[in-house]
Amino acid sequence: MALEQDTGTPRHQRADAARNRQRLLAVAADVLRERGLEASVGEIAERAGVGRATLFRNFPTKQDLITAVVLERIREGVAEGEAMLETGGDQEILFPFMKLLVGRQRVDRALFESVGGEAFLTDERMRQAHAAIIDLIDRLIAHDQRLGYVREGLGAVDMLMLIKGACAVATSMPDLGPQALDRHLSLVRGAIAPPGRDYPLEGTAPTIDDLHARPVSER
Amino acid sequence: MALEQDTGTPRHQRADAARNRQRLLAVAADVLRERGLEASVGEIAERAGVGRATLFRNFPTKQDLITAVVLERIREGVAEGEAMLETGGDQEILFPFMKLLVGRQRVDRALFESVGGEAFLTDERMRQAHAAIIDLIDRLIAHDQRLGYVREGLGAVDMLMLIKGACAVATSMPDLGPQALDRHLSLVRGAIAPPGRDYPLEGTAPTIDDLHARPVSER
DNA sequence: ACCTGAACACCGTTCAAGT
DNA sequence: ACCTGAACACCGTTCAAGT
Repeated sequence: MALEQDTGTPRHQRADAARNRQRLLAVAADVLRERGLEASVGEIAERAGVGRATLFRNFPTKQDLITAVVLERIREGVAEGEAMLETGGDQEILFPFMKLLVGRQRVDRALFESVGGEAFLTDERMRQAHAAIIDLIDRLIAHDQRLGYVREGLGAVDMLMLIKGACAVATSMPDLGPQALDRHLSLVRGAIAPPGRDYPLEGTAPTIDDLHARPVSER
Repeated sequence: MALEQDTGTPRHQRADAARNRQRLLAVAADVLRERGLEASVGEIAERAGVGRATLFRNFPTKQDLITAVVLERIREGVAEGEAMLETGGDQEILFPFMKLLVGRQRVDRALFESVGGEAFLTDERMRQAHAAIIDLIDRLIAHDQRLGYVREGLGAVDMLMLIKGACAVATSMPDLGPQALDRHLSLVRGAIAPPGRDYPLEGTAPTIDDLHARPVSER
């Protein structure tokens, strides 16, 4: 018996309607990942093979569609964090979890752009997802504090803010490669480390040329 | 004799044209600060008392107008950093400078939203502004390293990324008050501190309710 | 019960016509 | 030399008409 999540789907609907909704979600996930939030609903509807009005029948507003996609990603992230906590034993988990989230957001433009946007404050289901990830991070912090990886006094919202900041760095400076991101994260690690515990900086300091490396043709 | 900065203004132009350009820049700064990048050019033109086409005569594209405003803000920030370096003596400067920039961006939506956007990679004058702030931060780091406030190996671009991240936190979680921002910055401070130097966290950890505190009516 | 193309309001940008 | 309202292409959203 599969765990049925509430996806806002009405109880009884025609098979084609359900199929359309699934296609829309899948296509939207792809298009939003590639193009970010400014992807047009027209393109999504077209690639899903339905009329624009059908899209709006399923998701009353463009923001609702975005929210539905982002909610899936957050659930996946939380699930992965839970798995790390179950199987991780006495290994460090909080920082690797942060790395996982930030690395993923680096290749999913819409995911990051939406974090902290309007929907995060107003949409009820988004608030619940928020609460779930806060709850997970609380346990990750406690786990890593017990092992001496994380400083005392650090809260889950503190950590969420650090993650948010690193995501901004990851997506807004797209010229920086993965190594530059790893270096940045190794720097941020010092913020969550207990006093006296030093983590060396990874790699070398990026230069201004690293910021401007990508030729226009590759945009 | 005033220091005349190149603002892209043609040598000889009619008095009304120069006035229009100035009004547009001033109004755009206000509107962009309040509404962010999605402010409409129509509103800016209207509040400046000119036709929309006049706006586009002065700034061929909306992005050009945004860039002009942001360039002014960056120049101001660099000037303030220089002043801090001249008058600061042996006081810590790098972290207070970061605090200044992030605090300002908190109330200037467009300023932050544009950092790291397209223009930062393509616009030549933006690249120059970038180089100027990198050069300043280089000297701030050297100054603070000499006094033991900042860890070895930290580069100016490292620092710019930390600032960018904190700006994202500041603007994307608008419910958080200034104290929450100060706490976050006190946390980030651990990332730039030399090993062994501990800065206590300011305030208490924010809760999920702090994130969702603002009622819809106040948006 | 659901789908759709056409229509609407809005936006960034351009242009023909004015002075 | 500069200004402007009207026009254009595009977008999110709605609606009347279909099956």
